[in-house]
Amino acid sequence: MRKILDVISEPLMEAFQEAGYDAALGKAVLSNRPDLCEYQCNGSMAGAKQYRKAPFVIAAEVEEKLRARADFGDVFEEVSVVKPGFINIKVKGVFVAKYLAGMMEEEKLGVEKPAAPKRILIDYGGPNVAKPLHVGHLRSAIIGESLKRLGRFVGHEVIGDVHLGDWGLQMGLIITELRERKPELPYFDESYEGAYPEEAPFTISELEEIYPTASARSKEDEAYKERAMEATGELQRGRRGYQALLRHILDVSVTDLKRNYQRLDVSFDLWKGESDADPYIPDMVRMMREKGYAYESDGALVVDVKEESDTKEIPPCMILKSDGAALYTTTDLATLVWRMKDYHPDEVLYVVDKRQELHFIQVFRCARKTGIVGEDTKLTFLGFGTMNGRDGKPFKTREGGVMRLESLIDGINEEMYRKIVENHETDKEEARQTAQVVGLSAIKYGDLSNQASKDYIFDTDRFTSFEGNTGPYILYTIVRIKSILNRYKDGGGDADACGMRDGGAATKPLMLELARFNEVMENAFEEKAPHKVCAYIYNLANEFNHFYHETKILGEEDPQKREGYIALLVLTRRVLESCIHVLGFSAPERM
RNA sequence: GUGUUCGUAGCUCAGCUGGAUAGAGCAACGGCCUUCUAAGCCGUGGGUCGGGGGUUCGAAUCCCUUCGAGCACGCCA
Repeated sequence: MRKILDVISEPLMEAFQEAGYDAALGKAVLSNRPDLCEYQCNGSMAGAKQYRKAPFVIAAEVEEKLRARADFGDVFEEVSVVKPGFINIKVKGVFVAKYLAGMMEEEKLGVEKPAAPKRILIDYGGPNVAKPLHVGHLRSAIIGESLKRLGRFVGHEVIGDVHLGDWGLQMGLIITELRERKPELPYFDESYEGAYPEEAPFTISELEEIYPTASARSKEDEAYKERAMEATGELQRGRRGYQALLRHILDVSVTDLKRNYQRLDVSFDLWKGESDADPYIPDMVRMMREKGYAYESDGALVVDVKEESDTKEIPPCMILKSDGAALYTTTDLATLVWRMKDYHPDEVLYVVDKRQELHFIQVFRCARKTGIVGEDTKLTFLGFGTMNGRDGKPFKTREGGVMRLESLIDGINEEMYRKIVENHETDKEEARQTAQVVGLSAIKYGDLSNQASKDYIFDTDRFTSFEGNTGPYILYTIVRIKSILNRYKDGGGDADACGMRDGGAATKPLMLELARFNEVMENAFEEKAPHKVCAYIYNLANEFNHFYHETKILGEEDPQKREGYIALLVLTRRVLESCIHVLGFSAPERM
């Protein structure tokens, strides 16, 4: 379905053309002066110079042509030309009602499938195995999940890949520490040829303790670190026992990670990791050498990636360390090898901490230069900012440590539960469940309502306060609508059978806001900006609550009018629910 | 040092592909519950858009400069 702005722009653009001006000038935009008009067209000012005419004159000519149109009255309620040359527009209520009726008939509420849907692979999450998720992982999960859903909603094929950190020194450290503790395990016996046990020799909580211990020790004990690096090398060279251990570590970790991500309502299509890229490294390196891209520099193997237009010298991309080992650039490149081979994506989108931007610039350039990624595949880096505490510094526990994601979620849910019980007398079990649903909205909306690229302050009190621009406020609005619709149903009404109609001044702002839906969604995806969806539903919720207070809905005597209101509620609810689904949370029945 | 991002109300943030009077929320103050959930609604006060130049009919928005903050800068990921 066409965007309402396009429908309004069409006659305007034709009017510009008829009057002898560039049609493109006739594009209508949302009014920035809602007290004066609903839409406006600023084209006559933009065209003033080009046509050497006063903007006001151009606008007047256009207005005349516009008024002469047969369809003028179908769309426009009021058109006026003011001051320098604004064309101010109000549209007919019936026109908007018809537009909304069209939306209601479509599953995606007017969002059209793109002419050429793209296959997009999103790399987000990025947890490390053997390490618990902490708040640093929150943003990637929330933003990535939202973009995945948004991309799907607007009609693309989107594949989410968690891209586990399961390679490199951290694995060597775990293996080494495990060997210290349980040297008798068969994994460490090189002469062992039998099958290894199916059960992992550790639990997730042991694993979560082993890694930090090993990491700390490696910083003090040089010999220990050497052994860990050696173990890393052996693992990468394919030592059987270590490979088996890696599989155990992965199994145990992934099970735990899935559980944690599920609490966030975040899911991945692929559970690939850095280790999956390893088999592609030798061929990739050979190719880079043979084609002459890679050369030795200070003992390391590098590929130049600087370009003429750089304002700063971009250091070469390091492919192999001087000891011959792979590093994260290597695995990121090799990961692109299999992603291209297995999925041929039109775009690969990385939702990663913005501090890694330089690294990805290098990887992207290297991938292009060496032909790993062709011209028709877009590589996008979406860097997100740091989640800070109220002091403006990176979020920490009260003791100054790294906060586990679980603790953060538990804390929010607990706070939410307390408030729900405080506000209403409810069944304890129901209150617990509601607290989880509302708590998730608080966390996710709190994050997504900020621009991804900026740092933001995670303020538990503010996010759980239920007031103002928060997830809970949005949910509250939905719950209100559900409540009215339920009452209507209880009274024998069929909400889905109600037809949209012009409800006059009381409904106009809400209707105009609803009509923006397809435009907002497509634009939010285009710009990879979930915060625009947040801003939109906040406006929409405000308009609904305003309407709600002005209007008796179920108490409306005129049945036709009442049905029109109900239809409006049905659509508002569908739009809000579509949006929160895209943001990654849902609404409870009551709260 | 070089590069980069940012600086908007007391606080947290929108607005930035140039348009009319710079918007929200929180906090402060004042109203609105015998009526569909008051987790709501309505209103009041609060601003040299860091400073200075420039481009333009018009700049928070674009360019330059300056001050301040964050971040990154070949063998960690």
